[in-house]
Amino acid sequence: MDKTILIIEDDAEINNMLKILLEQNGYGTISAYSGTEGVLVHNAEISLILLDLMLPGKSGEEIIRELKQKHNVPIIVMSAIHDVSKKVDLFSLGADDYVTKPFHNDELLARISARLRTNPDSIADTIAYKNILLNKNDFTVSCKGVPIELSKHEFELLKLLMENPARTCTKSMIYDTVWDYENSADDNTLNVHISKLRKKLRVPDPETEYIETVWGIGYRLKK
Amino acid sequence: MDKTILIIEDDAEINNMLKILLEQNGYGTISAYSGTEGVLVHNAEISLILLDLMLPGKSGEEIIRELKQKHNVPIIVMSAIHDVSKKVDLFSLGADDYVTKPFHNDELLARISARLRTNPDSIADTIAYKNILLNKNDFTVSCKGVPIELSKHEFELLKLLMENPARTCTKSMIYDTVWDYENSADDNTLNVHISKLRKKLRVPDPETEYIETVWGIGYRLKK
DNA sequence: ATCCGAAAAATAAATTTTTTATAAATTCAA
DNA sequence: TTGAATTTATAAAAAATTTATTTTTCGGAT
Repeated sequence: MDKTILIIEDDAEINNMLKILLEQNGYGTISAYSGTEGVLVHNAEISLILLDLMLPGKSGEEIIRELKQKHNVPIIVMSAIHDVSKKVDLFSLGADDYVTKPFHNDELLARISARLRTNPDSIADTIAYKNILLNKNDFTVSCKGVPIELSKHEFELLKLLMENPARTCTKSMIYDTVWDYENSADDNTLNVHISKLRKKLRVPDPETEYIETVWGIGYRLKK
Repeated sequence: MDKTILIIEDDAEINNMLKILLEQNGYGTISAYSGTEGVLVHNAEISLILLDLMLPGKSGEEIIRELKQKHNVPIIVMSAIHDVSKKVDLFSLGADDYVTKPFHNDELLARISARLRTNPDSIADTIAYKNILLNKNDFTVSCKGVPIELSKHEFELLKLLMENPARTCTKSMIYDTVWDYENSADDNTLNVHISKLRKKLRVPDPETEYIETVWGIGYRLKK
């Protein structure tokens, strides 16, 4: 039971980028490349609309009105406009939220899921570090908005590090917490898990080095 | 040594309730009743900020930015459940954690101590000598605020010296403690390590000579 | 049986430690 | 005071250790 999102965006490249992002995150998508096309395509299957404000043809205000009239679902407006007064107008017309371009993927995703969400608590159990969001409650991790699949041990390991930012986690501390036993001196298990974790974090974010090695001691998050 | 928490909350009753809760748990507190007042009051004594999101005056985003700019300490945002869509924005601005109202006292305290790592030891485990700070717990050393990367043996060596300021550490004492074995008379290992240590300490602080040679005996920190 | 994650093993890479060599400083005796 | 002996300082090398990564193996879950 996928939620379907209607993307109304005239720039084909951005439209496609959004499509990929949303589909990677488990949403269905329908693309429209003008406001009028968007209104035409809009149907009962659609749970939320992403609307680019700078469209050729009809004004944003009018499109919102027509969309809302057809099926009243949450509309998130994407806009480069910083003008506050315009925001108020759009809100009063029924736009439910805003993102200003350029936006981070994870911001957009959070706003979408906030609008669609049934239980709004879950984000409260989220801890953040740089571009990583880790939710202790549902064991999900994302980096730059891209979901990351971690095994149980990898998750616990990252959680331990993120709960102790700036502090060095000694190897024995890590083994105690994540593995519940003391490691034998020549154990390579931790190295392997750190390696995998780094590899997975590199996929969405090759620039940032998150985990720092403290030689002979353990690991810590890089400042 | 108490940690002081700045409470920024416009509701006087809640503010006072938080004040009592925190003081009962060993924290010092300072109360502010608006974002602007909070920014004004914020100073170097404060270790953590509790920020209510629904403030009159400036927006939460702006206040976080200004607070972080003044002194970068952890900020925990308290917000009502319906502000959920704003959360990612706040994360990206530097809010470090969230609690949604209403929250349990225990939850709040847990988040505070997690952010402070108020491990009472962590401060006690830091020893100082002149411009050097050495933290036994997380194996970090800094000089004049500049972090210094030390290898394990270098760290142990400096720790031994700093734990015995004024006293001369004999070579055999050093070998016993740092290397766990007696040295042979013609061993140059210790000299090399002392040399490296001095070299690394010279980088941030070329003026000061920290380690003194006691001819034929060992080393000690210079008075 | 097959798939998947964890552990083990093997190998490669990086870092630290020790050794070696040489220079510099200190001591002490003549 | 001088010079030989001793001790320390430093740099550069070789050796040892630790960590990183890939591949293989193992064992449980489906």
